[in-house]
Amino acid sequence: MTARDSVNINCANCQIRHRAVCSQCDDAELNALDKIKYYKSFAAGENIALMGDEMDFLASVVNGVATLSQTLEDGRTQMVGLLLPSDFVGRPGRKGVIYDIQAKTDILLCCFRREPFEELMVTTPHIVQRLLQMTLDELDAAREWMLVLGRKTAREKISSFFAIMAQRHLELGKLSPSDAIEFDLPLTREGMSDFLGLTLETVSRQISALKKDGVIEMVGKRHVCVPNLQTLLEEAGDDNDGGILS
Amino acid sequence: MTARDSVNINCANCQIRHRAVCSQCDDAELNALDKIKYYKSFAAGENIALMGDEMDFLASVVNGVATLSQTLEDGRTQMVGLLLPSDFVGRPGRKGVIYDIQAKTDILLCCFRREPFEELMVTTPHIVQRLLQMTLDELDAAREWMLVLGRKTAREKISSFFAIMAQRHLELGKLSPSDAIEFDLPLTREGMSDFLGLTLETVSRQISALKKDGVIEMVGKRHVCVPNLQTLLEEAGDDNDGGILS
DNA sequence: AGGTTTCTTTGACCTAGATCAAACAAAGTG
DNA sequence: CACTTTGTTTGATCTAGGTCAAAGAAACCT
Repeated sequence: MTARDSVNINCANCQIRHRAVCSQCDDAELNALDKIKYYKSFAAGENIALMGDEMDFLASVVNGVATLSQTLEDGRTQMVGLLLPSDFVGRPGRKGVIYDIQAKTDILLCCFRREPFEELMVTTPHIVQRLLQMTLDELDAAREWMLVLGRKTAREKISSFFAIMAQRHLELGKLSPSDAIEFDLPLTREGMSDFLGLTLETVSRQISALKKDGVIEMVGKRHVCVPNLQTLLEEAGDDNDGGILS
Repeated sequence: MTARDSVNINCANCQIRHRAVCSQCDDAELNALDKIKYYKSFAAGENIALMGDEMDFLASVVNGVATLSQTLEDGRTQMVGLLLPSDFVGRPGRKGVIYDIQAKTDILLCCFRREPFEELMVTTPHIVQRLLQMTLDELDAAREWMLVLGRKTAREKISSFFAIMAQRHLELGKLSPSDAIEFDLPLTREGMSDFLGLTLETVSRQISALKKDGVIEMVGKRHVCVPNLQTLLEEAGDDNDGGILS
């Protein structure tokens, strides 16, 4: 992934054109964005930015997965965001980074230079409006996650995480909801434990239990098959179809 | 509080004029808002809206405290937001309410009729821009809270909550950070337990413990005195000065 | 003033998940 | 191909916080 820093994607062909921060822009606005954008890639495991850094760009995730996390002095860490394709990275109006941002897979970012982007936010209402929508969605997702962290059991937490992954996959992949859903986990057991407020041992044990009970099937350690989404949602504690994360 | 539904506050004298969604508006914009606003009050304990309701207004909290919470079928509930003066209530672009919104004290809302407010969001950049800022702040607060819920011990959770209350009070009350800080808890023990992902018994026990250890003093069951904010922040696990909630 | 109701505290006990420990599996390295 | 390194599973034990229970304490009736 290191030799890729000179990619240039035409917005018209971009995979995330209709979901990202630019999705409501007209041609002229897109053109303005195009002038201040550049692409940057990071390898799996690489830090995109650490708490306390200054970030001189804002970005959209084009492909790959990154995480936001916070760590206490004694090393306890909690993941607070999962960044998937089309998600926005960085906070307009604040250079200082307050979370660790780490690539979990190889990842490609469509970066906007901060200064001109923040100017565009003043002059281009479609960008602020879309950013507001996206931020409101993230806030809903964060709140959904607070319920998971505060009140769900370990088994429900794992099921909730798998349900989110499955639903994300559904949305993008256009399967009918009754089909079996398959996807790869973007996180290690430890990554999941940081996300779920558990230990990695508990994550492992609960995955084994869900497997034994036929709620999920595993191929290797990363590939998951969900034969019946409804069953999984019931295990997650809320069989509402919602709960989209990040 | 029932006879108050005809209050009308002049924006110029409004306590939240410089913190709320209207804070960046010029006179003309303020005027436009003024035309579509009305005041509405709720008594402590009253529901402002329940999950599934349609809300035909958006609002700013003028004074008082309200909460957002989610409940699982079996009754487990998690608070996901604490609404204090100047905070915004409701989601632009979506009538359907997805949390229970409840007044915890008598509360006064400055309500904007939804339709014209959403039109103003298109025509009045200062409103969208401010709303974006506020939403980003709420997202940061929610993420801070995810760390509390996912990784902190019961004692640290209580301390974190008290620290937030103390800091909110500091901001508004303009004391020097070295003074003792006093405030009233806006929530019952059960309310705090819903906020913190604990049981009310654990909340009670940990408050007793913090009291015994001299971290806090209590006058009655609701009034708290924090003799030394730094000590409290250390108990909260992160002695960073940040962590402002909501 | 006695009687509800609501909130809080404290005690005794229990359990879900953490911690500690060991073995296994897969992938990369020299 | 032996040899780390990194991730995963499973077992044995421990403990923080949950659950169940009962008794104060305050506010609110009537």
